[in-house]
Amino acid sequence: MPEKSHRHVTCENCLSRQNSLFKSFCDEDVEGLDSKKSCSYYKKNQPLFLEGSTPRGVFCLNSGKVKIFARGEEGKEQIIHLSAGGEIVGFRAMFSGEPYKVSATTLEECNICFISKSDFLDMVDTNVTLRNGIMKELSTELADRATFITNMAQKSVRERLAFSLILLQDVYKDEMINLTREDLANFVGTATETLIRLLKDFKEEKLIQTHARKIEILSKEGLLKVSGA
Amino acid sequence: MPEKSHRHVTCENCLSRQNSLFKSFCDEDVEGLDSKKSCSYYKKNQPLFLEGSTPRGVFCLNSGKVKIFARGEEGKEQIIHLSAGGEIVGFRAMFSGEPYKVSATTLEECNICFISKSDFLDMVDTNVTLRNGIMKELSTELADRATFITNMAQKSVRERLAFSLILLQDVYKDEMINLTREDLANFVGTATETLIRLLKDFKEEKLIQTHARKIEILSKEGLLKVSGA
DNA sequence: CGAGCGATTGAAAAGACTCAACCACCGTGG
DNA sequence: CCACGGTGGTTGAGTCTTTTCAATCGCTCG
Repeated sequence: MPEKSHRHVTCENCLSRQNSLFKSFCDEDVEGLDSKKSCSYYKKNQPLFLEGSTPRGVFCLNSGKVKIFARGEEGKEQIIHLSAGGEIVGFRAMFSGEPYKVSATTLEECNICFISKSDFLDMVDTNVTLRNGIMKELSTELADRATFITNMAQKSVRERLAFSLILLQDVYKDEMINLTREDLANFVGTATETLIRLLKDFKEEKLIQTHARKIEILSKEGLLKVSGA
Repeated sequence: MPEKSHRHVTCENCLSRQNSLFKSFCDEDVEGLDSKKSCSYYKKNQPLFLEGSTPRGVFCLNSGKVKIFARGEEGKEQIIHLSAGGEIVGFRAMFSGEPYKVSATTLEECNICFISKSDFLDMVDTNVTLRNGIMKELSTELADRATFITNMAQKSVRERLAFSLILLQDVYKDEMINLTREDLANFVGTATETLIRLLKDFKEEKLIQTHARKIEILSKEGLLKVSGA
């Protein structure tokens, strides 16, 4: 379970809120939000929620990154999405009326706020802008996943890796991509060994450089070309 | 473009409405719906909309089946979803504010009603039940696609085919699955030749039987076992 | 210092794809 | 009525990608 927050964040000052679904909140709404949320500190590799459990609310990422994944038959993880600061995690489950179909786990130390299901649904009911933002978000993600499925079905592992690195760079912004080889493989949808061999190829082709586990992209254009996109 | 309807359907009597998002409509709402919709007959293989074009409204399937697909780099189709009677097609694009990311084409003769974007959005704004139904639908599909991605990434083609046949049987209800081998391959995410070979294997294993192109499932349990689900 | 995890490499096997050819069926036009 | 062309279905052979299994290495942590 999450430990006590080592730094309390107020929604008003929350930098991550600027690029979240709450960005359009007026001062009054922000105050209400602030009074309802609880703020927690998460260590690396702590779960926010697990597949099969009952959704109780949403998680608002202040800092840190979280992986969203499903498990296949043999328990192998398939990473569906990586969330970074400002994203609200787990809101789909607020509407489905079903247990979580995916799990969420921190990849780094995180500060994450929690808003209960009833508080969240109240906000959605009363705040049209929030609601429209959510419907838009749901629709956009649905389209993204159609593309994801198509890539998975039609692209080679090499192409998918190139494309994934580009996507991940967007998540990591100005930092370097920093994932275990296994997580990266589970995002690309391949075996860890295959992933490592392809990373080596990319290094030899001067597309990337590795610093221990961190990956630096040297040629986004080159990767785009490889990805066939 | 669609031809004139050969059979005008009123929403009130529409059997498909019973299992659609409009099922909870009161008489008054149904009347409003009926006055706004236009009804069209579609021949086999006619497009409802194409990837990249601008969404103008939603399509309500009275009868017939429609495939929703994306195209990969080399133009190969990836079928994301098959819609049957009662389903509303294309409503995600009403909220995303972007051009279609997928295409939709009839697989058989269809009777399909059209509701303009503004009329549809008006209904969503004013009808809470409809809105909640839509949010639930969006959330459920998002979860379904996470499973789809996981299957695509981790299962063999043989496993995916077994699983796909079970899914398709639900779409085709008491009828036999009736798709071109190519469409089936594009749903499973494989090459047509591979698909045909696997169908042959399944026939030899007494899991299915084919009647020309139609596929009859002899052992759902057997397929489930093969699918590893 | 030893255990253990994550990263890496090698070799062999399996799965799937591509290419090429052929067949079967169907509707058309001569 | 029949030859023709086209589409969809099927089969075979060869190739390539990717996986699997096994082993090694480096590093951190207790």
